[in-house]
Amino acid sequence: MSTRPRHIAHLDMDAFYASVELLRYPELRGRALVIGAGSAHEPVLQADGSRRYARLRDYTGRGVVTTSTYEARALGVFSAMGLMKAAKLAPDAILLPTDFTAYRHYSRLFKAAAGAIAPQMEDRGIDEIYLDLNDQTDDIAVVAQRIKDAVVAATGLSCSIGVAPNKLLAKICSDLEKPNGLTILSEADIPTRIWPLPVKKINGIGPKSTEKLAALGILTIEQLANCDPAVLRANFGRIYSAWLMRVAQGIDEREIVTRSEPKSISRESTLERDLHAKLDRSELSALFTRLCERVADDLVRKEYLGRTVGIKLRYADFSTVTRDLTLPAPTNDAQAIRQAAGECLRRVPLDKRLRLLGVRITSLSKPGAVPSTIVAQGELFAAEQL
DNA sequence: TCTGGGGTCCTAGGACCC
DNA sequence: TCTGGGGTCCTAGGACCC
Repeated sequence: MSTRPRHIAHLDMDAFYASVELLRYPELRGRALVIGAGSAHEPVLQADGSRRYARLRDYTGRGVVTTSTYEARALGVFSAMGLMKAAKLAPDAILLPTDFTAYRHYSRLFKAAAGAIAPQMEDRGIDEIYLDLNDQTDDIAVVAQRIKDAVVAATGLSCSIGVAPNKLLAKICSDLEKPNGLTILSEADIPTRIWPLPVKKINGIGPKSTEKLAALGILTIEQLANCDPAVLRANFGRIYSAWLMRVAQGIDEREIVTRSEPKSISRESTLERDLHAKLDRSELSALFTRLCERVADDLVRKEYLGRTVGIKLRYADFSTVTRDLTLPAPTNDAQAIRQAAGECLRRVPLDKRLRLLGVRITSLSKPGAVPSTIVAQGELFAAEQL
């Protein structure tokens, strides 16, 4: 019988990429700042030693906002918004290119600092972790504050922490008092602090489900908790409706997952302008080859082999198709991947203009590891010998 | 002014095997 | 001769997350 987790923390860095940039360019503190797109708008060091920064109004292209500071958010600029649209809202905001090398560096620093205090850690991407605090002997608020202090000491960056009886509630909780928040929530707080929130605050209820729920008159988590199960079931199916009812009650039994293996590796690229498969054939083919090479490089660097090669095309109308092909044996070879991707490409309609090309590899294994199917056959063979 | 790039998980149908 | 399950693999698409 497993003991139920009682103190799970979710730690979320505050405006992470933007905050890392502010460590580098402290004079931008307090300004509306937007991070996004490529290196074309690198700050320029001027003769007098000052830096000239790109303004959002000068941007042209297809990039999106990756992160914005709270000052930019006040102007309506949020993550995933097109930069051209953001420029309409905040033309004077400063635009900086993304620098993932720097963000990964600070990511490692904050995770090491938090992990030194609470080693049972689940990685949830570059700027988030879950921590299991059940083994902590000190008062939970003291422990959470200690983690926040350790993160600041290691990085100079602030974070928000939510502590709750499970991952679902901890995740909601870390967002309640952002930035620099520390929120501790017990089962008894659910009706007052969780139920008034909109359903989309639940991790796993995205735009589509939010819209479907709204059409049923369900806007808040409380309305979800009190709605007719039969109505949910008719609209969302048995499995998903059961999950919706559980999360509305704040029920979540998931454990902290401290280690995991990657399932896929992919590279994709949005074209600067839409290209035609036939007319721009050589350009597309070259890009395709480059994507395959990058996937192969990733496989080699991370020491994986992959067996299923897939492609992704997005047309000018934003519709997307995928095709994949499973090879007889796993590979990390760029040419083998390119050839398989070429096979996939032949099964796709190429009469419309393209805006994105992607290559992916799945069914990953470690070189030298015996594939499970062979093991199974070996066992069968051994059994036949008996 | 349309909407990045890297992932995970789920569903569902058909093939194929037992 | 017909019927019928279960299980796994392959493929395609979609929702969702950071």
